[in-house]
Amino acid sequence: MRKSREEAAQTRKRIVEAASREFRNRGIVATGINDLMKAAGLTHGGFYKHFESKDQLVAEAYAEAVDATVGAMSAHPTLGGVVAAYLSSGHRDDPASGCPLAAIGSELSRADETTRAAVTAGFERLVGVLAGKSDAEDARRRALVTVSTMIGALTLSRVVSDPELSAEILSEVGKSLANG
Amino acid sequence: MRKSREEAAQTRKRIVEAASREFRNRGIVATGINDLMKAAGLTHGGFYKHFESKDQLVAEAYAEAVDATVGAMSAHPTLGGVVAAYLSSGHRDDPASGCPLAAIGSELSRADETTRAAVTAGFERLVGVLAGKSDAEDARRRALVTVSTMIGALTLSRVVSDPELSAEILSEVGKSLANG
DNA sequence: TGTACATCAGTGAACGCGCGTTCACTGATGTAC
DNA sequence: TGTACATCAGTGAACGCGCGTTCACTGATGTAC
Repeated sequence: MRKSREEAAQTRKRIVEAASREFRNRGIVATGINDLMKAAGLTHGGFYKHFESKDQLVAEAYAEAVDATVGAMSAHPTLGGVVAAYLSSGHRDDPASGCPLAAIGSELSRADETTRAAVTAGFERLVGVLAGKSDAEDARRRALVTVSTMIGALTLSRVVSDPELSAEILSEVGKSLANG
Repeated sequence: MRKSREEAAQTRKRIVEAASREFRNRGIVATGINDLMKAAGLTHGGFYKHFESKDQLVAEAYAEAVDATVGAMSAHPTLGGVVAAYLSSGHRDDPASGCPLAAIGSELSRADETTRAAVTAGFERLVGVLAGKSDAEDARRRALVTVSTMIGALTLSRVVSDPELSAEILSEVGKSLANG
């Protein structure tokens, strides 16, 4: 049954990626080891050959998610482009591959110290990307506000059950950030 | 063992209040019936004499929390006062008695339909309070942005592990909302 | 107003279930000679 | 290069535990006469 080093590394990566998606989709506490090992095409028993604990995986899965988010943001040349993509219905309807701060924000505040350190670093990177796209003197402050507003608006657009209100939040906040 | 109608009503209220605090403190999924019945000074078995399910309690507990939040917001005469109170370190450090959208926002998007309807109604009330404190033509749009920004910033201030960064988020976003 | 009976709030044991984690086992891979 | 042995990725059963929910029971409260 033993796999080659290369295969094992790929397996580990597959688990982290599956976890990253599952946590954003269903929440951290609500996602079991069994769920995500199944999502990675394995049985649950092998989990501890790759990770010491669920907490360790949470930290790595968060880091994976934030890498993708930072990459997607950086790909847009303008700040307006970043905002439009972030506050899109596509992003809203696909939390599994979107920003982890919006998908599991309130759960992350109860995560262990290692994860919260990863969250802090990831947040700073998001702020850095946005500040880098601004010409303003107080670029960092503006970036802090923009990130807060985008994360809040996306979270709210997912939480309300009225589709029109959800669309209104995205479009009105998007317009406001584009003009501000 | 039977209690009077009045006592029973008080007990029910005590359970809702305890749940409201516990859910905001520890998260919905992570809080068990046993935990919150203990917090209300009871044993777990009696829970179903008052509620049909945990889901039903979640909806009621959310409504209780949003009532308190709307009340606290309304008490401030100016929009600046609301923002300052919302983005305070006191609010950040006491999620149990604070805004439920910031404390359990990402979990609420996975709640059942009844709860999400309560969330939607509560959100509209918050927006209404803020819009009512503005003189601007586009008061509703501004309120949508302000609510999104406040909820995002408070969530982020709780999620980062660096205390200085947390304080920076609150103060910089607070300043920006006061001037905008 | 007093008495007899029905109601039901609250208790604590028990239900099946899924959780995170451990473990004996398998057999292909990696290593030493 | 070939062979013998150690390693270890992955499986599936099992661990103790706490979950949401149910239930028989208790005894004070509420109701009917």
